[in-house]
Amino acid sequence: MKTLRLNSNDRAVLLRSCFFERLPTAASSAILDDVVVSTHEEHDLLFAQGEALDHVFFVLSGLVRLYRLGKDGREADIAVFPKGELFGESAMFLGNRATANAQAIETTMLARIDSRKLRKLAERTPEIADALMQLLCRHAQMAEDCLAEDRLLTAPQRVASYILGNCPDGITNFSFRLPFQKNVLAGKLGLAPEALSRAFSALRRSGVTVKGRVIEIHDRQALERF
Amino acid sequence: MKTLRLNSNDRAVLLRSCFFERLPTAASSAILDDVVVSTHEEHDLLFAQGEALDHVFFVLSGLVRLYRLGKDGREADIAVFPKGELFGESAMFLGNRATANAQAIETTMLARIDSRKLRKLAERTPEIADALMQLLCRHAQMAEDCLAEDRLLTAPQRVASYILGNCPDGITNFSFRLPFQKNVLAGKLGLAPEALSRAFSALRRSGVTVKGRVIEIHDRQALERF
DNA sequence: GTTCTTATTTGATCGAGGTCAAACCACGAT
DNA sequence: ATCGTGGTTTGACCTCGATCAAATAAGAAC
Repeated sequence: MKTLRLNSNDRAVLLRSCFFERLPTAASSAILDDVVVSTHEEHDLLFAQGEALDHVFFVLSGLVRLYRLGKDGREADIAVFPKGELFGESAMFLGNRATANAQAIETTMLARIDSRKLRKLAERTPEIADALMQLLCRHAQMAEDCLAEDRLLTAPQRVASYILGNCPDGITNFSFRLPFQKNVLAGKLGLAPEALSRAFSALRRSGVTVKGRVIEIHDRQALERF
Repeated sequence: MKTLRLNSNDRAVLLRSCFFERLPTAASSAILDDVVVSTHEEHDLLFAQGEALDHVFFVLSGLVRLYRLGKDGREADIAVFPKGELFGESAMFLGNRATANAQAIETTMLARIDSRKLRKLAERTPEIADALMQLLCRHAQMAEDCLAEDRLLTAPQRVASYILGNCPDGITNFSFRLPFQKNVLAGKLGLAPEALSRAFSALRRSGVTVKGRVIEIHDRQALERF
């Protein structure tokens, strides 16, 4: 891991993100004031469950996976964060302890925001507090959505739901490129890679074509019904 | 559903709860100022997924279940809130729309806090904002814990984990009473009632005795190993 | 206590997905 | 173009937990 200062390009990425875009300039500047950037290689561990954690992380580029370890060494993905997302914020309110492991899925650059400082700033700046609450809420929703999908949907249905989540409504014919390896998608959906593969082949009958990372939908209705 | 005013006993319950206890008296009073109490019978629907929701709810007595519906009518529990818990707060940051259904599991009294007002108060009162952030965080953690347990543990392991969560550390011999029907516990753990029953009988071999709602542990170690 | 109703347990069966092994394919390096 | 490595798919098998049906137990109402 190498650390650098925040350059103006990184700064632009930060300011365009969902979290910062609604903040007044002064607030953003205060937060970004002493931010450091770190770079990580594929598979690098960013932090581990139970460890002290006094930063909140922003993904400047790359991809990060949040997961828990079972006693037997098996891993369960909690979330995957692409470029532009903020993560690790919940440790801030839970005694600065990480509740999961985080790993770089590919070469990744992170901006590290001092969490104590952020919390201080939130106290005096309602806009920051509000943005944090929205962030926490979104993350809670993501986890609840996952939980509900795990419990209600079969593997092909979860995959269908993922595809539909990437397809603008009203359109019936659509194609997009997976933002990561199938491997990673499988983890995110709580499936073994083999199960994901079989799910895709089950969806083929409903007009889904898979060529490498490119997914093509020919019949949105059929997917919704699945 | 019948609605009443907040009496002094209810008020005491509220002020002793995890959310309110850290707030300055002035802040609590401001929040509780125009709170109304509603009573609900077993099985009553409190609100439904997608509905407009402009209150945050506090469980004065009884038990509430939060769940999502699948296309086929099956239900997946997201959380169960006993007396003293606050719920429905995430709608406040998501356009005042409920993201799940809520149902009274038994006769229940709720205090209804106006969410717009609460949000306003949070803007001017850092302590309230902070308490809300902690609440959101706890709820996010609950969902993540559930998700990880669902993905990593078998049914008997989940039950063991639930029991251990109710057993103070360091003690090897312990007994407690389930705060709800096995039915409800099954839902909370993402199991069919039959599966819960079988899980209990699997744990019997590790020194767990179940008599009605009373669970008895004779060997904490064995449970932890399970 | 008796009876009725509702929870829980038990048995039997079935299907979704995990796991392991092997085939296959894609893509970067040479 | 060829080779090799690692991602992906396919096949075979097996386990866990869902489901349905039936038997019991536990409460509630009388």
